Amino acid sequence: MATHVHNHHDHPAGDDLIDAARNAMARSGEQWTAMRASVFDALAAFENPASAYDIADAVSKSQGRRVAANSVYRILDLFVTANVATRVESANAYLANAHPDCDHDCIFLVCDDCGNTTHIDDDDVTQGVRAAARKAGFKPVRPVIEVRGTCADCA
Amino acid sequence: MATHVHNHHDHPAGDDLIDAARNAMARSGEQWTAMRASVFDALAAFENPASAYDIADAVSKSQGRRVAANSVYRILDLFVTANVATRVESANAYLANAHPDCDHDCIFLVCDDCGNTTHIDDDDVTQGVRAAARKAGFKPVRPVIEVRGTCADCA
DNA sequence: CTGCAGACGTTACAATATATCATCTGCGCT
DNA sequence: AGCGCAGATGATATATTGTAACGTCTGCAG
Repeated sequence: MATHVHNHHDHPAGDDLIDAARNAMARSGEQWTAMRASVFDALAAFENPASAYDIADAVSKSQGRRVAANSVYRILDLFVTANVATRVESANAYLANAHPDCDHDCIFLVCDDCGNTTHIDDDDVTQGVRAAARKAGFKPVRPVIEVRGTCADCA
Repeated sequence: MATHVHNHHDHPAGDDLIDAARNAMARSGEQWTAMRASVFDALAAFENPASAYDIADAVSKSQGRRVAANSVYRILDLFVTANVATRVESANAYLANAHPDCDHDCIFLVCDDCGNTTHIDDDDVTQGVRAAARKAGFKPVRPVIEVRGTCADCA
């Protein structure tokens, strides 16, 4: 009994991840097309945050034809809206979201040495940020919480 | 008795602000040149975060000659290092720092409607962010905490 | 007066992001 | 089948943001 042919270099949870993404897109009223699947595959294959152009290159390679950046941007925007991917603002880059179903505010730890970026959830902290904003009369919609620094490996 | 000739449309603390900036630059071992003063003036004259190109335009106007973006970038980088200005990552733009002397981690509240951006200090929150990072084995250097949403005026 | 260092200028270019309009494809309708 | 629409994608152009490389100027130490 053959397992799946392509498993993305044994990244965690290859096809479960894709299923979760597809479901999240459906919840968001969006289709899961071949192109979107390609973009998601490319995105998920990166360890570190990938720029739209990195992804465009990867998709171009996998499709054997030139895919323009703007197509990728369109799809990434949908992904972000559907919580399937997140944009790392301080890196102008995107990461696949491993858990599109639960919607925490993200905290990213971005290593300035190696670029490795990890995602932590800490609702106490993120609620604290939202509360501080509200206390200032501001209606928070999307907190951007990223920490630049040095990861354990590079320390 | 005349007050200062140019007071930047009565922005808060015009010349005190400049003094504070100059001192902070000195502490950082950097000179306070005419060009840097121009860039700072331009930056401080914006209510909202200003892009390097916005600033380059403003400086060009005030100098009556074309000032290239890369000169502005160089100076903005020094400003950021000296804590005289801060970069708003989610807006690719810069803000003058009203208190270059005290170095809190900043929290910015960026209104998606009007672009107005306010700066709040809440060390409990920012220490919480740093602590969460450390708990994950990460050495925080520069937290980026920005909240996108709606300001009181636009609510 | 010479040489050096720091600041700035000039030019070119790279990287990131968006706008506009064309085309394709599936699908419901007649 | 033929029509027309809507959503997705393609293609092209352009805008915006950010760097690199190197030249010039100026003040100052020797």
